Amino acid sequence: MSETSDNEIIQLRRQRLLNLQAAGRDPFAQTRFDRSHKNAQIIERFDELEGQTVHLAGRIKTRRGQGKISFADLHDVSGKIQLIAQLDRLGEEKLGEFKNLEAGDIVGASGVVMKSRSGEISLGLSEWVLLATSIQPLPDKYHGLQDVEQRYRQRYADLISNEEVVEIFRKRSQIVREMRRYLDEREFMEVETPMMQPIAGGAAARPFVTHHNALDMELFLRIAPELYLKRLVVGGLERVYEINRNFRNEGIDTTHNPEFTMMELYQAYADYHHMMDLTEDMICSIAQAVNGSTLIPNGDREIDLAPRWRRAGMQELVRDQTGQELSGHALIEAFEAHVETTLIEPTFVMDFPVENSPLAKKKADDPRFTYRFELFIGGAEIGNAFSELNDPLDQAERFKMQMKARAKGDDEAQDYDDDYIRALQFGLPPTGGLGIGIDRLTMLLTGQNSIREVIFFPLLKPERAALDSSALLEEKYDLETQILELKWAGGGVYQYRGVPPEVYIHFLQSESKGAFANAEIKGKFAEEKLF
RNA sequence: GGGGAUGUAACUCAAUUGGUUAGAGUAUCUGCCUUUUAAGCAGGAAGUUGUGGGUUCGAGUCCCACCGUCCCCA
Repeated sequence: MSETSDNEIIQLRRQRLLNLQAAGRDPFAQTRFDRSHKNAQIIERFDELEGQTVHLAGRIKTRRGQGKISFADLHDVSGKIQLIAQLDRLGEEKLGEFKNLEAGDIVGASGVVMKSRSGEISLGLSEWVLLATSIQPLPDKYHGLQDVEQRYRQRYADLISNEEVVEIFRKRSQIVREMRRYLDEREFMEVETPMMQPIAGGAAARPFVTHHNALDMELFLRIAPELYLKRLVVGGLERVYEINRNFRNEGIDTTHNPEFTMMELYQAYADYHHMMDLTEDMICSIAQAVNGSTLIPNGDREIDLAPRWRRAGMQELVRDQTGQELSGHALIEAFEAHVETTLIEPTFVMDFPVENSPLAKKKADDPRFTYRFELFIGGAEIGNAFSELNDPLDQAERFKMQMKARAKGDDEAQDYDDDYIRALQFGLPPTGGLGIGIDRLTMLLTGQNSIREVIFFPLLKPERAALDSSALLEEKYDLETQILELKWAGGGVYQYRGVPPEVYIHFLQSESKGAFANAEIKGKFAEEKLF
């Protein structure tokens, strides 16, 4: 945003700041402010604090003027308190200065704890200091910031003006805290494993690729921590967990962001039945801690997370829904197509086909299936777990199967990981593993239906592209093939076949190439979008 | 990948199915007001209707392309 495009409000506020600085009263010269209380404490401990002088700090969000008395709401992280500025107490000059404060300014305020005539606990202002001025005007004080795109791009403005958004992120933080506490109490050790991996294993997904200059090697941002965590269990750390980011180079929608947060845990000497018990108990206890209830809203109804959750085989669920007795890839496809979204009440879907579970142990009584489950709540996948495959010979075979799938074009198939096989050759005890998507769990427990509502800064296209979207950046023409290639500022690259040289010459001579391309080339020649 | 919706002042929204100079509230500016709390009253300023084309006597509205965002489906 250039300075010349700033509106009147911004120009006035910038000028106000320049004036303050010129007068030797630069708010940004302040380095600290010593608060005596937070706003909420004044409300909670009013009886004890009434009449005392306190020092508070925060952002002024609204002001209500009156000739000789003026009110403002000061918000800090704990809540809001009303400031009262009146002529009697401050004198004319300082009252005037108070009225020059803008909604959005950050101030340190000193005064006496009191009640207004209408009974609201307030601060009778005696002194204040500007700690930062706001140059941008605040969004609508009543409706807040509604524009979804702007809410995500300018999350700071969203958080300033929409308290319910702050609440969601507070809950997210609380969910993670409760999860850590739950696991710590059960002697799980929190660990950190590589986010940059030479082989992107542990899940079926396309990775982001990066490059390490000094080692001159390709690295992948991890799609899962799984194989590293199990190496630690081999090493004797019987219970480990990690809460951190995974990265998957795939599409973006209401349940997918390219980077997302996953909790993975591994417990030696446990199987996937233990993992079901743990999952159920942990999620219930988190729901209780965060919401004070196991009931969560879902559309126009409620889901009760209270135990005990349904446990059903994938094959059985598909049979119930479609009447078909399937296995292998057909079973998975039928499950995804017909069953997933019907699983509203918490359901452990057990026994996945071996084909898409290369890290899970085969069932003893039917090796076409594995000891694996996924947890579905509200029609969405929340977790994934198995009795871990710990037979190095079988694991090597599974990796080979994956390599074959990859050779056939499955670009989500996993790579062969030699070192992981070597680790298993040292002996991995029977182990249960579990992954829970923190973003999805947060969506569930806060009643949000888009993952972008629970991630502070979800990935969006950069906004600069919108500035000059229709400008033509570059063109390439091949006289022999008569192919014209156009690259637009917005990022699109198009190829047109059979464009005669005369047309290309007219194009070059035209006043606006973009306009000419729109009028005389688009739709008149065979078009192919390259990017 | 396919489909639908949407983009108007800094913010929240209008604009009679294509018709005069694009309106209102908030915020801002100028006055008035010593208990307001979405404060109130009076007045003022503020717009390249996402971008570029097209159709038309006339386009915020219809058509095409591009850009962004949201939703649904695969």
